[in-house]
Amino acid sequence: MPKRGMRPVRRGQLIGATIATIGERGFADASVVRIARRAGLSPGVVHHYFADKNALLEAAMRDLLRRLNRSVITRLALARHPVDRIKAVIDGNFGADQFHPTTVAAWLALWAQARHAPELARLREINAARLRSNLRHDLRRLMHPAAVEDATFSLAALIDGMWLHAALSRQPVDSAHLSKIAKCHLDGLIGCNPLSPTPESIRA
Amino acid sequence: MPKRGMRPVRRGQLIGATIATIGERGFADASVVRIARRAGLSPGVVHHYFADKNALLEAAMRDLLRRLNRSVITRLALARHPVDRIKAVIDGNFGADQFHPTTVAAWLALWAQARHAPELARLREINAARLRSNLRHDLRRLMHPAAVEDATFSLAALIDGMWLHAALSRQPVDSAHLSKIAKCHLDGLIGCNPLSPTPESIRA
Amino acid sequence: MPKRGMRPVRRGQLIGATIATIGERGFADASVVRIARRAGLSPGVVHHYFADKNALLEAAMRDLLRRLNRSVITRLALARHPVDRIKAVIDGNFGADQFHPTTVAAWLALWAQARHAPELARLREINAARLRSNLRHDLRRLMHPAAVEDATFSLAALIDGMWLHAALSRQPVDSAHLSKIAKCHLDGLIGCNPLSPTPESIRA
Amino acid sequence: MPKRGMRPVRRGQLIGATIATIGERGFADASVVRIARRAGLSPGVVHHYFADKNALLEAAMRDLLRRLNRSVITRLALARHPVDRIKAVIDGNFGADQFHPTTVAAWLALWAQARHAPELARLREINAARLRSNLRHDLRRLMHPAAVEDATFSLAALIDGMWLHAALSRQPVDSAHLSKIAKCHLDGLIGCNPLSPTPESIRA
DNA sequence: TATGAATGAGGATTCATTCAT
DNA sequence: AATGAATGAATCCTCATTCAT
Repeated sequence: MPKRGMRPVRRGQLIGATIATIGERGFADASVVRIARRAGLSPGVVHHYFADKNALLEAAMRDLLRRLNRSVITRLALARHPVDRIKAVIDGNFGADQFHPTTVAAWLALWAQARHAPELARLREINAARLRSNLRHDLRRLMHPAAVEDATFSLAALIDGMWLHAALSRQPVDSAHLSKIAKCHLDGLIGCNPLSPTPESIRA
Repeated sequence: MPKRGMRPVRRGQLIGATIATIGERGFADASVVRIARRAGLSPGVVHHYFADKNALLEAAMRDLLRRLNRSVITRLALARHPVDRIKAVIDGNFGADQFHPTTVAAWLALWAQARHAPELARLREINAARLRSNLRHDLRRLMHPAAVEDATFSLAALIDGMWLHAALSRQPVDSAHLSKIAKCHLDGLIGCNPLSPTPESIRA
Repeated sequence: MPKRGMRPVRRGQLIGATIATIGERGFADASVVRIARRAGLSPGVVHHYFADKNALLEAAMRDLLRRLNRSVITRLALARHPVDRIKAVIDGNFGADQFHPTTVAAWLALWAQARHAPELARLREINAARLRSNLRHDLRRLMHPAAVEDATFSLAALIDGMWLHAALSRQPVDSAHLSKIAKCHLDGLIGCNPLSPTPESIRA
Repeated sequence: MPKRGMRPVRRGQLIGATIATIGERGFADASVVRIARRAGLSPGVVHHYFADKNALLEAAMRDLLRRLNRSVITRLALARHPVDRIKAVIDGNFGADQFHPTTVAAWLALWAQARHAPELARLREINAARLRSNLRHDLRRLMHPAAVEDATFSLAALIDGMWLHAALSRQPVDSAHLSKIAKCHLDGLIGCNPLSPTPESIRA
């Protein structure tokens, strides 16, 4: 049982326990004591590694965001064509690794709390802006400029709405199906506002 | 100082104060004492009119749902054509009366809590089912049957996603714009999967 | 057991218990739970009647100051001649009613804490200023003007020093003896700096 | 990184940090971790060099007493005449080296704590007795025997009262002025109770 | 010698709830 | 019908202390 260099290990354990506890028992019931217990640690350590409970919650949200981003970036790296890139973003958002029911439930709880915790709000907004930025960048190549902004918002809202559905759903959600529906929505958006007459021109 | 028939009055006051308090201070900070104070009443009355705090929260959620339904039904009553009916549902969901920032924030908080409070979950699910049922009923007349279910889900998710956006947004949201985007999505859905060749046949 | 109008009663009980607990167990060991227990109340009531622990401590200090002032004012009301008035102030400061060992010990603890609690400091300073003001007012009639300020300070410091002695002393202190010594100090002050040649002139 | 003979160095560092921390943040906020951090050491070392926190506090008080004594003794060594010797004691008590605001504040905090920590009380009493003994020894040569005891007490109380004033004062205190006032008090004491008729006889 | 990880008790405070009035 | 007094458990957090390294 090592005694030095425990910081990153313990922080990781506590962040994981925080997400799991919030996801399973809800934000209101995720007390420091319960989180610590789930991490197999004493209540005191929490404040040894985090300034206070808020700092722990923020670290948890940062962890969730980081995992989501990694999921998106990995897929984006493999895509070239704008349509493929947007689909990569969609798939990234429903990537199985961070789309477990518990995790999604924790997301929702932290979102709801964000309204009253500035730092959580800030983190969430950064992520939302990044999602929109990714979508906008490629939609611009596929649609009439005047339609890009609404399409971006629409696609982002659809994705968030399906996250919300997953977070509230009792039974596990088929994330592949969600992906498919979002991609269908994308097709609708492009179909409504094509960069006529030669969509082939966008192929770099 | 009236002594009789106060029940509906007091319950209404407390429900309103609950929604306002949750919306402004967050779920975690909406204590019984604070809710009572905001309603201009003493802490004791709460348990005089509600079995416990949960019952009050449930009543608040029921109130929100009732207001939303009324907003939808009012508009539905004026529409005949399936497309108009779906647009009525959309407009109803973004009807100004229940789309105040505070109210939307309270919605989100109660949604998040629903995952861990069965009765809240039940109420929410009833409402979600009704929304989908409304949409499905009219989409069926506009699309190929095989596409109806996904389109229903997609439209419902888009609406929820825009609610989520409104709940998390710092600045007030232009609900008319949200409506417009949702209707545009509807157009896309119909355009992709038209009941060809004679959409006029659905008139009747 | 009455249930209404308990506020002043409970506040008084808690203030008394605070002074007693601090006096007997020391500032560091005067926890809210212990204070409440000594008052025969539950820990929760403390925050029903005081905003927080600081407010309780401040109320306790205000109570001590009020008692001291009353002791001084009562005696001052009976004195006319400046010398008698100063002696009344001295006697008032050592009046048996607020010179119990426990009370004096509580004084000291609150004084020490005042350095780090602005409101306590403010209260203490008001009282110190009042003591000096009382002394100065009458010393002015007894001494050369240039000597008044130092004499005031000297007399006030002597009184405080004897309070300190009492606060730290293991065995009970003879407050009458302290009074006598302070009065002797006063005689020395006047003797050193008489308003010659006719001190009788001050007799109004 | 020296490995041997660190004991006196570390103890000195910790004692200094203790006095500084108590003086600046108050007794209640002087935790072991904070003291160690201020000393630039880890929390663990404290218990390596001191049995427990009390031992550290006692060492700090001993250090304060030692510094005060040294200040008095140094000055006493230069004085022959009883009056000069008493003035040396007075000056020693207000010697600039241990009369910094922080130090005086730490004194007060430890005094207040002494009432509930026997060892601190013992140390303080030894010092108080030494002060009185010094004063008594020389006052005996200056006054009528029957007046010596009260004069001793009076002078000691005045000095303590001025320390208390300094400890509680917001702005820095002019220790030279305090010295002057104490000496004036001494003059008053001697003037009131001279060893008549030939005070010159005491010279030698 | 020194570190910092870890513990668990105890700190102030908030809370839903009950109940005498 | 309504008040607000009262409870005691649960909250987050701090602390002195111990100990593996």
